[in-house]
Amino acid sequence: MNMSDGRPAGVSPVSVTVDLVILTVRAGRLQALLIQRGKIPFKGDLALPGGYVRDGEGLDAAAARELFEETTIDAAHLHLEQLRTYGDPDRDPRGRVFTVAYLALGPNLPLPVAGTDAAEARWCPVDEALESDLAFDHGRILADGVERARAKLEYTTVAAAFCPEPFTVADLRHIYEVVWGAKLDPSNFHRKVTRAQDFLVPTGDHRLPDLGRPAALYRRGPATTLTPAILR
Amino acid sequence: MNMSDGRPAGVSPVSVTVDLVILTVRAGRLQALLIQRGKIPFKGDLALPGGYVRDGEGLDAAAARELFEETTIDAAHLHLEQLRTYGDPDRDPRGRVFTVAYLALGPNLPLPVAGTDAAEARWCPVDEALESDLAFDHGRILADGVERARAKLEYTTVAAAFCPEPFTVADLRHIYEVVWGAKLDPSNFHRKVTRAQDFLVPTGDHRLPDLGRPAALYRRGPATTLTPAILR
DNA sequence: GGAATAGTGTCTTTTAGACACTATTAG
DNA sequence: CTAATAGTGTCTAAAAGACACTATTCC
Repeated sequence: MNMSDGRPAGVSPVSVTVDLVILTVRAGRLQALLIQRGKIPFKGDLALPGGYVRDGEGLDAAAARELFEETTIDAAHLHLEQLRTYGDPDRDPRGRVFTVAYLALGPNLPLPVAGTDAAEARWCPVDEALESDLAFDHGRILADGVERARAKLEYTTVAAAFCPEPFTVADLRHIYEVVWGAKLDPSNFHRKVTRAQDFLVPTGDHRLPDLGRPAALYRRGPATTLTPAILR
Repeated sequence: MNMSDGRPAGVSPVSVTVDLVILTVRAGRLQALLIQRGKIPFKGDLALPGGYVRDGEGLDAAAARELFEETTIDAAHLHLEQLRTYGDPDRDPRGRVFTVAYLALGPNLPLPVAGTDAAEARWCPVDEALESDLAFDHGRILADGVERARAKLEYTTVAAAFCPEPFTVADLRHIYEVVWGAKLDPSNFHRKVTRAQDFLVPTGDHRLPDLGRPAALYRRGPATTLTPAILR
């Protein structure tokens, strides 16, 4: 017994949403953008921003639209990639909802404005968020996003997506240190990132710190992979 | 204007399927399991095996079920991981269908039997499959799966999933050589894989080749990551 | 000058890669 | 013996990590 669009018996229509793990480094900590839900289910709880994929809209487009609605930031200005899809039957009490999670990494972003579904949006340190109970299975999604970000710092150049341009080698090192939660040797780090081909493009300018020698300024280069990798 | 399950206007119910990129090494080539479609759309074309996610069924469970239906192989016996989700609005002419692709890697599997939707199933070398026109966007999904497999050989132990146990170091090396399409130095490869912690567990037995010194036999160890990595 | 940060050099250890060499089998 | 494959040893180059040392700034 088939329906007009070819679904067999035992297969009902479902909903698909896109949820965003938006990470940045603020105040020396890795932080995620979370919203406080304005309606049931989980009303008042913290959750990842997101929403339904609209008719005729692709997944990447839906992620970029939600990102803009929650942060007023154009997706072209930061790193956006698909993370994973979550579809446990009981993950949403309203019905069968599949969520395609996206990971967004960007520099310290302007404080977000309330979006369509967002009663309130705020930055929250990920270690605190992971200890609290997020709505739905968003705790697991956030954990998966953080782990993906940590892993990608090793063998890609995405760390630079966290830095507002232009940035110094020390800025970049602070990103690694905060995301990995570990101190790195400044000398060796400097050698590695400046020798990696097409990772950093010098602007020629320098920035004066409060104290110490001026640091050379860089922009993101065209490389996406990092060879040799910087291992944790 | 909301419906009973919370979908706003402009968001219609959709379908979600699971499609499988099932890879093995046969006859010295990397091969994928493809089906010849028995009904429209794309009737007669080659496609990835897959089907609808059923009511109350999780994604991993749907992937394992489809795998068994197409190959009669229990998912517990091979490597199965989520690959990526595809949701372009026009990827299926029947309507809005999101496909969660899974990647399955296993030893030379028994020839598959025709499944529910499969008029005919067959192993096909991936280089040939990628040159032909697969149904839907399955060419891109297959390419993504192959690239994921190639990348994972570097820093994980999944290559052993391709080998029927017990296996020799040369068996494992052949997997790398076929998947990467490159010759590897037998001496250096031997040192790397036998020194990697918990990658290979010796059985104590040996296997006699047609000609040459007997080779030690191994089973898969508990390690999932490979340190140090074996780079392409 | 002292304190602090940027950046370079140097030394040791680890790993990759090339390849010589030994070990064990069949014929 | 030879042929072929398994496995070890050795050498060189590259890279990691520790850390000494120099450079440039503010105070």
